[in-house]
Amino acid sequence: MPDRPALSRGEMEVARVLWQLKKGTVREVHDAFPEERKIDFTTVQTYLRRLEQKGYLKVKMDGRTRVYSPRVKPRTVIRETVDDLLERLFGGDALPLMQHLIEDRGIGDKEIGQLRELLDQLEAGDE
Amino acid sequence: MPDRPALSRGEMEVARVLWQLKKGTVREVHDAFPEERKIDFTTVQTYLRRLEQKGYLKVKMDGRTRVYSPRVKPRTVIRETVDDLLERLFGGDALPLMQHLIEDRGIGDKEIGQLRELLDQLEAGDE
DNA sequence: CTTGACCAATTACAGCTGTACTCGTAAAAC
DNA sequence: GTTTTACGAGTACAGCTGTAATTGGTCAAG
Repeated sequence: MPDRPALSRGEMEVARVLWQLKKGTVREVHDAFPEERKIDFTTVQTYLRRLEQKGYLKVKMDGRTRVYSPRVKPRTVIRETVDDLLERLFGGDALPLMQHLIEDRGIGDKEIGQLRELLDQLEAGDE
Repeated sequence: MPDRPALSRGEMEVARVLWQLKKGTVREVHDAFPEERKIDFTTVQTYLRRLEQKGYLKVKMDGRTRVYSPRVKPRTVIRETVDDLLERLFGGDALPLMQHLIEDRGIGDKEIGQLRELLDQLEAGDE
C-alpha cells in the first residue's frame, strides 16, 4: 500500500463533505458547508487541491471546471485515522476510547440499544 | 476556559508517556519510549518544550534540569481531541465511530463483556 | 462592444510540525 | 588537570496547515 500522507484536520472536514456529495465542484462543496461554519471559498479550494495531491481525490474536468470525487473510501480513512489516534493517545488500546465515548459523551437510550445489537451480532457471527 | 491550542499528533504521543510517568525529565521520557519507536532525544525535548508553551505541562527546575509534570488531565485532552475528531470526520455523531471500533477493530470476547457492563451501568445510573 | 458580476486558478504567507544538529558545560576517565 | 563522554539547552529548517488576497477569464446586462 503506497500509504498516503495523513490528512490534516481541515482536510478531513472537506473530505467528509465530498463523500456526502459523492462528487462535486469547489462551489458545490463550499455551499454544502453549514452556514455557521464560515470558511472561505478559496480555502475549500486549497483543501480540495491538497486532497487531490495527496491521492485522496480524483479529478475530472468538466469544461474548465474540476469535478472532484473520492479515490479513497471513508472507511479506509477512518480506519487509518482512528488507528493513528489510538496509537498515540491510548497506546493502541481501543477500550479506553470506547469507554470515553460511552461515559463522557451523552449517549442516548437509542444508541445504547443499537450498541447492544452490534455486540450481539458480533458474538453471533464471530469465528 | 482559555482554550489551549490543540495538540499535534507527535505532542500527544509524548504527553501520554509523561502522564504515565506522572512526571519526568527529558531523559526519563525519552527512555520510556519503546525501543522500536526510534525517536531522537532532542525531538522529545522539543515536544516537551512545546507542550509547556501550550500550557499542557508545568516545569520545576531541579538544579539545572527541568522536571515536567502534567498541568492538564488526560481526560480533558482526550475529550477535546475526540470531540474535534468526531466533529470533522463524523459530523459530530459518535455512534459511527463506536460502530467502527466494534466492527472493524478486532475486539475480543473480554472487551465485549466489559462493554456490556458499561452499558448496563449507564442504563442503571442514568437520570 | 463595454461593464459588471462571478467564478475558478494561482499565488502568498505566517504559524505549526516533525525532526535533528550544534554547542556549552559538567562529570568521568585518564 | 587535560581529554573524553554525556547531557541538556538552544538553534535550525524544510515541509505542512490554515487561511485568504490576487489575478485572469466568462457570461449576462446595458
